[in-house]
Amino acid sequence: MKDTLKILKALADPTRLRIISLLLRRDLCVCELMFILKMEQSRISHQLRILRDADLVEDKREGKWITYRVSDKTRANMGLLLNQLLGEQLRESEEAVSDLGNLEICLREDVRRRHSSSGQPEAEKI
Amino acid sequence: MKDTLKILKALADPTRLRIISLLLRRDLCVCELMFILKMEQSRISHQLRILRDADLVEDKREGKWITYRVSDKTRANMGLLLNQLLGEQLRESEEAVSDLGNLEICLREDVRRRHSSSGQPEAEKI
DNA sequence: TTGATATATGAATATATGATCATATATTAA
DNA sequence: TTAATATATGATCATATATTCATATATCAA
Repeated sequence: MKDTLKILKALADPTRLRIISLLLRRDLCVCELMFILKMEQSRISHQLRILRDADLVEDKREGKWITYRVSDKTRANMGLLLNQLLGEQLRESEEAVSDLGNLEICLREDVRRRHSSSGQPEAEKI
Repeated sequence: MKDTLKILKALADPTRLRIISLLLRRDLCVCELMFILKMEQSRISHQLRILRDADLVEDKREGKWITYRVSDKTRANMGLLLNQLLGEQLRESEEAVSDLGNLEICLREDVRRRHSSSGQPEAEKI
């Protein structure tokens, strides 16, 4: 498939838009995305694969975790576009807003390290 | 569906990308798009509906014909983005190139008025 | 080395989407 | 008014896509 089309298809999904929106603000691993989005792991992994296949994001292993980030190429070529799109999304979508709230909690509570511990904090329900 | 998502979904299809690409250069009616794209009428109409529902294009009846154009709002908000995307597309896709050739023929031969006449010119096959 | 954790992936299924066919509507010309 | 033209749309079918479930892989800690 052509690059342009692949990129557009990768963006044309609500879950992936939420993920890209979060990754534009901060690099995140899968378990952090699980915490923020309240979605199960395999679902997020599958969607990340589609974003990666479109060269929108890159992954990097960091110990047990695999951190995803928006690629430099994407920021250079599509940064303005993406921020415009996601600004709209933030105005349109309550989920996008609550994702940002959950991102705050995720960072404050160090979800990555406490992910599977008994004291895991609960994010706000959407 | 949210606007952002609707727009991205509308763009994430090869046929619709070709149509938008053509409409960015010139307003066209359905029979002209049929001539350029070598596709049957109902297929093009269905795709135009999706572009229209996403507010990317507008239609205007002109006698027997219905002319489609990229809306001012779209040009204002997404003109740069679209031109960037379609510049890529032109580099990636042979179809996009031959569409431009067929657009030339379409205009030169006044396809709109001669659409159903016996002397209809043939566009280059893709 | 074993178990726990973090993530990826293949298979199955449900849903969405695109193409086609048949038909409806609107306009013009005869 | 009728026929031809231009376009839209509903129904159907085939294919694509997203989600879920089960399982595989890789890393770390004990």
